[in-house]
Amino acid sequence: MAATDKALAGLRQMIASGALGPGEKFPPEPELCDRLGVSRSSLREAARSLAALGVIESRHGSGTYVSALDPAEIISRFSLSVELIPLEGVLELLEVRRVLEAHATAAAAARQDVELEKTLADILDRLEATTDAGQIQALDAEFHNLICTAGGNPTVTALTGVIRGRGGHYRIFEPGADFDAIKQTSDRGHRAILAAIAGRDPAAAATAASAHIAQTELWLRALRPVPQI
Amino acid sequence: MAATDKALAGLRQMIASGALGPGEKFPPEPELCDRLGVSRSSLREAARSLAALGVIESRHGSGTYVSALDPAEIISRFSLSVELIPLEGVLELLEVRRVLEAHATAAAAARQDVELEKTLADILDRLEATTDAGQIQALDAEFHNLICTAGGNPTVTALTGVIRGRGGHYRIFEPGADFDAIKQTSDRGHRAILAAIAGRDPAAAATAASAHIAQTELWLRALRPVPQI
DNA sequence: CGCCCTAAGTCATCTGAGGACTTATCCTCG
DNA sequence: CGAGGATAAGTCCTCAGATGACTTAGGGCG
Repeated sequence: MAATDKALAGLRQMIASGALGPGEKFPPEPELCDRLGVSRSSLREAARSLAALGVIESRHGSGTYVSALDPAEIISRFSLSVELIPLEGVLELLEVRRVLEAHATAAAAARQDVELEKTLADILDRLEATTDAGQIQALDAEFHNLICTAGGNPTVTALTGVIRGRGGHYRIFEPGADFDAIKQTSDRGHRAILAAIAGRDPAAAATAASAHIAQTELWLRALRPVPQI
Repeated sequence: MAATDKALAGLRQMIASGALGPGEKFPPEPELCDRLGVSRSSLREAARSLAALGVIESRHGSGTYVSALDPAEIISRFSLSVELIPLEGVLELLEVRRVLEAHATAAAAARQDVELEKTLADILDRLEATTDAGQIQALDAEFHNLICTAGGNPTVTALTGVIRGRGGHYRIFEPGADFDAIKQTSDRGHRAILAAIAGRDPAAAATAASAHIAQTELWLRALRPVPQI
């Protein structure tokens, strides 16, 4: 087997076998090199691979540690790659977001959290008052993120967050011919979601969330905007 | 900025800016080192990071290339990290699978594909006839994978596949006290899914798929089996 | 008792060298 | 003339050694 692959397999094995649990520290690099039978270069390249995937974490001057192995954290690592996916692929991803977020929004509606509803309403007030693309994106993210969090599954929140972040690189909300129409439709969509949550109607919440995101998909398909990263 | 991070940013930028598209080749390592102002070690570590995420691909003796940047391929890279997630996290992931697979199964039911239905029935015949854990796992994967593929969104297929692969490392189907009961329940669940698809009933298909995966979640919670990787 | 300083431990980076694999080219042979 | 293999150039892979940078713990000083 190639040296780097051997190192990679060895490191993974140490975690998979349970020898090292979340947060625990690996032996120093020279010792790992001896144990795995590879050079430091190869070991470090293998470690970088796992670090990129969020499995381990190297701290300069301190050591190399197993990460928390939390699904949400690991999924958030995907943003590095997801942000490079071209438009065609983003549309596939948006279907995933639509389905997951509809589910999470329904779960949020099933909760009876008055505080959440007030916070969401406040966000929408500010969102409707601004036309700044950056603020729109930030407030939109905050709105959806809060709802997903209320949905109760951090993995879903992370996954939808990564996908939303990718979509955000496309300039939908730029001053242009359709800006006002798009913004108003978006604002109405958000209000519909909030109304369903406030009405404790999970089915309506799922529908509203699904429709809202489907609308985004339509805009992306129609406008095919140029990404800015 | 740290050298490796600088190299990482530089490589990503070359893709994000559109200078290099899917399948295209990077300049040789020495030239990239000059251009990015880092040593070969740092450049290679950065490249390994991106390779782990499925963004680039190094071919020994040939060169380094931008990957296809296909969402399904990128997501399949996650199996390397997902397979190390402990049971607690797997349960969160299974909820994602449940929601997505219900969606895909409904979409598959909306199609009218007699050939698919015959293939699925054949798989279930073989699945019901075996008690070998490895075969059960393989046939189960084939069954669900075919349905997800018919659902039409490769990203969903890849994502559910990664999660299913993780769950498969837990020995649910091992000879034991509950083996027969579990196997029969699982077989009935598969038949219910197939019946809904054959009946072209998307709502029933979604329900059947959801119930089937929810059952798996219950078993994992109850049995808390020991993983084998 | 607290603060600073020191030293040991560890990861980060650079340099230079040789090996291994792929690919294209050219030459030989049929 | 075509096909096959030998050759050479291009490229990534691995190793080794040395130095720098950062973290942490412990001791000394005020």
